[in-house]
Amino acid sequence: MDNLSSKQEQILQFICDFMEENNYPPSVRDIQRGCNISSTSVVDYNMRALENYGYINRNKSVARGLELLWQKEQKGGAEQIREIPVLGQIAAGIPIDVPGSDSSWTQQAEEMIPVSSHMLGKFNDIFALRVKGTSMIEDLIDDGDIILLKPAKTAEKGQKVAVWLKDEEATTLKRYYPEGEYTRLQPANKTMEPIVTKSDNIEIQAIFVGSIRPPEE
Amino acid sequence: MDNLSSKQEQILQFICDFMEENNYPPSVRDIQRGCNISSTSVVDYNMRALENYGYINRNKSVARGLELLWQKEQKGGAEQIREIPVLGQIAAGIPIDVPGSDSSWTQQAEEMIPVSSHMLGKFNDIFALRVKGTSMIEDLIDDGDIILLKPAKTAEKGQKVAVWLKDEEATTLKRYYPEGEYTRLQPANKTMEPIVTKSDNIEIQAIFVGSIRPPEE
DNA sequence: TGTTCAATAGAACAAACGTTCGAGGTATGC
DNA sequence: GCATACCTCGAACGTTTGTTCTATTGAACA
Repeated sequence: MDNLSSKQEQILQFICDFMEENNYPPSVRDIQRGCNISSTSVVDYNMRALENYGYINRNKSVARGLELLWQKEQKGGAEQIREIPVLGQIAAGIPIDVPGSDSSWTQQAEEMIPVSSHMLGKFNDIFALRVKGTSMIEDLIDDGDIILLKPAKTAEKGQKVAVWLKDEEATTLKRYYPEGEYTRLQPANKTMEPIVTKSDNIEIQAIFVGSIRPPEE
Repeated sequence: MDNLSSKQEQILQFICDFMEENNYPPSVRDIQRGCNISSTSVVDYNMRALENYGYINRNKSVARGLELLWQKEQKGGAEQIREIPVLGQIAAGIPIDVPGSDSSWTQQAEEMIPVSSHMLGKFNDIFALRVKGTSMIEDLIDDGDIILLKPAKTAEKGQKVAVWLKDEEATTLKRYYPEGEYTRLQPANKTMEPIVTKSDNIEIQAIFVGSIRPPEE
């Protein structure tokens, strides 16, 4: 796929530079001048090739109807920056619906935080919550921290999970210890007692995968 | 500055939507159709107003030579993404030079992590280090965490600082307790003893401002 | 030598496009 | 009433622009 002639590469580079500078795509004749090409048809010829290779998108007979597709690839590449929605708070008893595969849940987000791809690993449906309270302090999760969560229906024993308590109609972040008929939700804070409730009263919503602590002061 | 007619606001919104969808600016006639305006001259009239108010930039007689200026404000505004260099490790005894106002220290970075501006606050010279060891575990800083630091020469009592130990030729992250001739560097870990050394043996390099924890698994 | 094929050249066309112009419309103030 | 300012309308002009057409070049190949 990298069989681009030097001219095609030059054109691609020029389009990129031009758009960065002008915020609108170059015309065929802009490219002609910018790359010292003698004829517009040569530009058209090479643009056609770039289009076939999938580097650009051309909206026929629309002036400057040009789209750079590799930018999208770049955004999907290694040094990716992903916008993660902060959907609300947790452990303060406020009910929070967890995003499913459905609907436009990003609209519910109170804010979006950019996170580098290496924070996300292989997951691609991470969301975030702001922690309220210190019940997980011994697991290094403090009040005000932002935690990253992966949606899940089940969890391993001992994992930190966001669970929905049906009767209480609240979501909380705790360590998960299923013990047959009852399930123990263990805070990581010696001053707090675990929550023990019937196993069918809880609904695992997400598993903790990482945290971000806003700066002090 | 907000004295835009509903038509002008509609046009501005349409331009924004159009660019988001097509990645190139709309033509006058695109706007005309999109906003149900009867004449191109009406579009021109209102665009002229938008240009005067500073909302857009028009490159005369260039097809779709249109620029949204408020986007630039947005890019430089609240929801900015900044690339922070991770310069190395700390608390493992490895000497680390802290970036000064000089030189191109970003080249030393082993990687760059994107951080949203709300993590940085007012600071603009933040850098990052990867924590090695658990000496600050009680301050919720674990092995492997990435911490954000602000370069500084002095610190308040009790602050978490990265200090350079001249004799030992090592950098370490500890709480800072100046006590006259001697200075105590207190780990946040009961199993570890504080470092007490002569005050002129230490050199404060940076103050802790926040942390980021990579995901588990 | 002839053929083929990718690339180039220059000209030309039709559509798209920014802009202008004159005329009209509709308020507000006098 | 008149004047003024603001906006709208439709048409037109001249340029920009995407695209096409034909001819040419030069290298590769048989």
